[in-house]
Amino acid sequence: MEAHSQGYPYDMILNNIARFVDLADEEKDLFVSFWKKGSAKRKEYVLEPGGITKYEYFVTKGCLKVYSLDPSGGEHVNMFAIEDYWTGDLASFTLQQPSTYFIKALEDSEFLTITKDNFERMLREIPKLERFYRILYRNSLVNYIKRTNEGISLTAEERYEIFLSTYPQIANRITQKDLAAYLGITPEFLSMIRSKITKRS
Amino acid sequence: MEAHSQGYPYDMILNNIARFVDLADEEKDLFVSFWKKGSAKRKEYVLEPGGITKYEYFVTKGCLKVYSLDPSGGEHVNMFAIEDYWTGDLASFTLQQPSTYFIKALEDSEFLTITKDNFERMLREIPKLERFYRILYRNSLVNYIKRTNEGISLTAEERYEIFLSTYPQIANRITQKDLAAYLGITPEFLSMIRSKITKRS
DNA sequence: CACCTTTCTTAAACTAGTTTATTTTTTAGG
DNA sequence: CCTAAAAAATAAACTAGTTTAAGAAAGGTG
Repeated sequence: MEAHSQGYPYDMILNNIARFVDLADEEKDLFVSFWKKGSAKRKEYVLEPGGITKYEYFVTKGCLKVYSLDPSGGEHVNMFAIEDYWTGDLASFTLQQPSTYFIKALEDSEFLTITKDNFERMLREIPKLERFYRILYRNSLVNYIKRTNEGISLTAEERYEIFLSTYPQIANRITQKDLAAYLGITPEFLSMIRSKITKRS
Repeated sequence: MEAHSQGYPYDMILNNIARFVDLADEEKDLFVSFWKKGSAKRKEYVLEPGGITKYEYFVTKGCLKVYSLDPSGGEHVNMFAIEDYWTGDLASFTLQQPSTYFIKALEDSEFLTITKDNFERMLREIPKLERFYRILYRNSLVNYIKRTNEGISLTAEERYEIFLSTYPQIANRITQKDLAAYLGITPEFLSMIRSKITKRS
């Protein structure tokens, strides 16, 4: 138990924040007050498209799948959010436009949520957090740029191997079907890739 | 001439900043002191991969092409940066890793540059800018997410039409070849798409 | 304004990844 | 521990986009 501990799940989010900025104890209390606990059972939806996203999420337990459906019903997975990950539909949350994403729990999950009003109030009352979110968004941007480039310039097989080495802790928690939807290919083609790799080694 | 004008190109970058935060006159002077003018003639390289990116860029005139080459030499355009656009290789600049991008002037161009040291000093001395860059990165992230999703779930033809309607002011300044490299297809296939659309209408 | 280079088009053969369908394996949960 | 349902594997026919090549149109520089 560290000094001024808030206990699970608040210590988890505070430790995440502490990577980039130091909050004073009273700022920590204030910070925590803006976030609410939430949870979802396996297979339950955390978010469905159509309406405007109410919350941004910080996952403290479990695994969420963030995805959209294309016009012909195909699933495209944007990210898998496990413990200590920030997620949500940033476009819908930011621009207050209808969401295009589904968020579904792949395991029994717990998370913290914040509304847009509270998010803005929080940044006004704790200006230090502007720096935190500046760095968080910048890092996300760097990752997105990398992923976009991979999608454009690498084969499905290369993208598969990069995923395995980048996210080993996620790879063994999800199905082939969901992984295929993340890689942008069909489960059948992923299956071909896997059997090809197995034969090779 | 507005109050406390710094003249071209500094008014341009200050107006861009003013979209999200208000700087006091002395903050404007300080801000401007961190940026240096740069320029490149048509076809000249602003950045070549291999080394660590020294600068981030704010374009004030002309048009820059930001791109990378895949293992077999194919060009992949990340963005076209015209007047009032921020650009650079954020991954290399941020993580101080070797750059993987080329930046080439498509027209005679002018821009402002900042080093990483100055960028960090600037944020320490003008904390209000944390908010500006938080919003800038968040907006970039929203755009990247949208573009990634388009690349995954739309056909080349759909992506072409979205590009035309989203960036009409860029579309008529670049070649088909560069546009194809942005869309992730060959110039030959873009040519096919165009003739198909022409016949249809 | 004329040449030379670069860009754009057209078309045919080709390939990475999809679609559809059937069978086998794994998994959750009563 | 069993069983229904979901996931994974295999295979053949198919499609979006590539590759190669060769000719037509633009465009910048002497």
